[in-house]
Amino acid sequence: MTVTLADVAARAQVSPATVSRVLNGNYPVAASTRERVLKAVDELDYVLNGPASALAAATSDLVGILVNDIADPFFGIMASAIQAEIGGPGGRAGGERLAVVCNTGGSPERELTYLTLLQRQRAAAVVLTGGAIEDAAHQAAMDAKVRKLGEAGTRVVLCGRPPAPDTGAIALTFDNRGGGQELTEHLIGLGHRRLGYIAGPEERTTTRHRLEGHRAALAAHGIEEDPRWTVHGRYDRRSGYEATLELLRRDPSLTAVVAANDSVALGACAALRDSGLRIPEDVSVAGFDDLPFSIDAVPSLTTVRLPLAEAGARAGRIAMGREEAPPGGIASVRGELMVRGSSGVPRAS
Amino acid sequence: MTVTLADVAARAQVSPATVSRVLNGNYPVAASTRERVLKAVDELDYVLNGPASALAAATSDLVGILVNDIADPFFGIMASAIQAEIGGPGGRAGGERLAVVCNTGGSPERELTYLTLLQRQRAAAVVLTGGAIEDAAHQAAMDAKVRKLGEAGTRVVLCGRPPAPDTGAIALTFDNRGGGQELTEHLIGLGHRRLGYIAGPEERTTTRHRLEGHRAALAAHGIEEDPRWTVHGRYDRRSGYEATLELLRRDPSLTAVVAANDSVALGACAALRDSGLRIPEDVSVAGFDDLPFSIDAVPSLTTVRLPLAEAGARAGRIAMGREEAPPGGIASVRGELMVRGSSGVPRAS
DNA sequence: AGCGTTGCAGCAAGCGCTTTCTATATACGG
DNA sequence: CCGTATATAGAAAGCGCTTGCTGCAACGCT
Repeated sequence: MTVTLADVAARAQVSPATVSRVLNGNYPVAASTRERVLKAVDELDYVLNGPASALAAATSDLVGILVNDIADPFFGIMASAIQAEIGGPGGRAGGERLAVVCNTGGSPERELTYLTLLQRQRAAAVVLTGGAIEDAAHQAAMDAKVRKLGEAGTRVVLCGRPPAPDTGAIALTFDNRGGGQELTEHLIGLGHRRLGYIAGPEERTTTRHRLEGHRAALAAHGIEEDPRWTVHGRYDRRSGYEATLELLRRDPSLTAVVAANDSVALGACAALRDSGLRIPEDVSVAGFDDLPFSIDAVPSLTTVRLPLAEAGARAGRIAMGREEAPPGGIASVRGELMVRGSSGVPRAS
Repeated sequence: MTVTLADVAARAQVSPATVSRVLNGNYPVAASTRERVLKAVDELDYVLNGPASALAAATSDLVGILVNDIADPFFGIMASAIQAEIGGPGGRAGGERLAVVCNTGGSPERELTYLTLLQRQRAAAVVLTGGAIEDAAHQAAMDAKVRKLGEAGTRVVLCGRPPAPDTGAIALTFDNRGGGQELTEHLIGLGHRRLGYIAGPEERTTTRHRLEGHRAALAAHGIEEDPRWTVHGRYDRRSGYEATLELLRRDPSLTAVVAANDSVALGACAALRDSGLRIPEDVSVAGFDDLPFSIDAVPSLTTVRLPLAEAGARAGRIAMGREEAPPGGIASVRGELMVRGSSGVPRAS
């Protein structure tokens, strides 16, 4: 059998209670006793039984991080920052926590199931990252779950996700609308009047907000949008490639393509190049997020930098109760326009 | 208080044992009874207590995935594939498992601590991804942990990691040596004789194997390597940029730069461009891994494709006992040379 | 009719830990 | 010196679930 607390206690000639207290360090134990116990633990190579401990203490040291797509650096970067703050091992003092990231793959059911699993494990905290799915039923279900988690003592933090009112969850949202607007205004400022837009999946808050910002900019400058100028797709390169081809087919006179994110923008660049168009001389391209590879594109990508790591770190700290929640439980995180080589003045038409 | 099994039992007018059996579906229960129980579960919105269940059953539904850097798509892609197979929720039938990915950040201590945490949680399986750290003490500690996990019933699978003999762990290793050799041979075949090499961090198996492959190719063609041609760095773009500048400083006559991975190669491309050199006319560049963005580089990157997703999926299946382990518990996964625009014949010297 | 099967359900004993309460020993003030 | 704080250790009662075993009908066989 595996070594138990009792074995350690026997070896150290103390009661199990004392061993538990030494291990948790939440009760005075004489230095000499502590040493004896620690020695026994070491000698027996004892490893605490997590489930038993969680059961008895009615809390666990698990912290969940939900992401839509773990293969996407957008989420990878946030998850990494969150996890670093959760402490995981290697973090600083305090109870060691197992920060785990769960990949929902963008599926509503998975999202919910993971939340249940986390609830089942009596997670200490949960951080939900990325845009939410805009489906009334699903949102209601999510809100209910979140509320229940909160009631059970699990701290819930939303990072890069719109607030969920009345659920008690702290929200750190990205100002996707503002960023989208700023980006398109930059393009308009350069002289563009015919701008294609490659949006993300339809029922996502991120998609909608970025698109709204784009449209707000157009509206602010009296540019009437042609419905043909918007195409929806996934948040990946492939989708950007195809959507760009489609855009070009619909209206070859476009002088700029705004993409839902950097990966999509890269796909757009590839499609433009393959169509014999130069960037930015013939068509300007803009992305969103400013992921690490964006600067390496040729020409480098004009985009909106989102402070992914910073926001993640903050979310992690809040989840651990090491930083105060923002007033009202909601904070909006702004992006920063990064003007680079992929955007320029439009070609003479 | 939260709802417990007993509450459900009371409501369904059966014993707790019966409820447990309905939930686990591992014991015959009359259909009518089952329905009554399920109804009660639903009405009370009951969620199983994970720790209690794990304690009583002496196993948990946790599966750990250890990665070196979650923000790196190399790991993200593998993790994603593994997780998809583990089932997480959304997967197919069978007990639902919580697949969690743990980010070691490449730190030996974290790696060990996470393993302990997973052991503490009585994880059902653990998948270790990526290169191992070459430090005798650390390796011994890891091996001991892995062995212990195995003894405790946790299935351990190594994915893209060298085998750990006598630990009982199944290993799916990447043929980094072979891939590295093939890549360099391609360059030599094009006529290159002065090749710079940007290696990864010193004490990593992946770094060493790729470098060994490179050197084997040089040796096979009677090319004597100048020690100045090798620079070590991290596995990121920045490091590739700096290393390339250093390489150029040491020997401007180099006609090719082989990078430890694609990110590094991208950095190398940037450095070359910034130095006024054309790719591949002046200097050829090659990467490793074939991450999604590699094809988007301009020119697109010659590299060695590693079947990250496939290997991950297989590792996941093995971890779940849904696929047989390879004979001897070890399988080598080969990479595939992808010749693209970044490599060409060397310039006339 | 008698009796071994079979199919379902319940009993109850833990799983290994935490924690409240109690006990003992030492220290302190008067 | 004694009564009472003050440390420190132990006893024991669970935490909520699983599961081996027992119980009891209904069933089929000879």
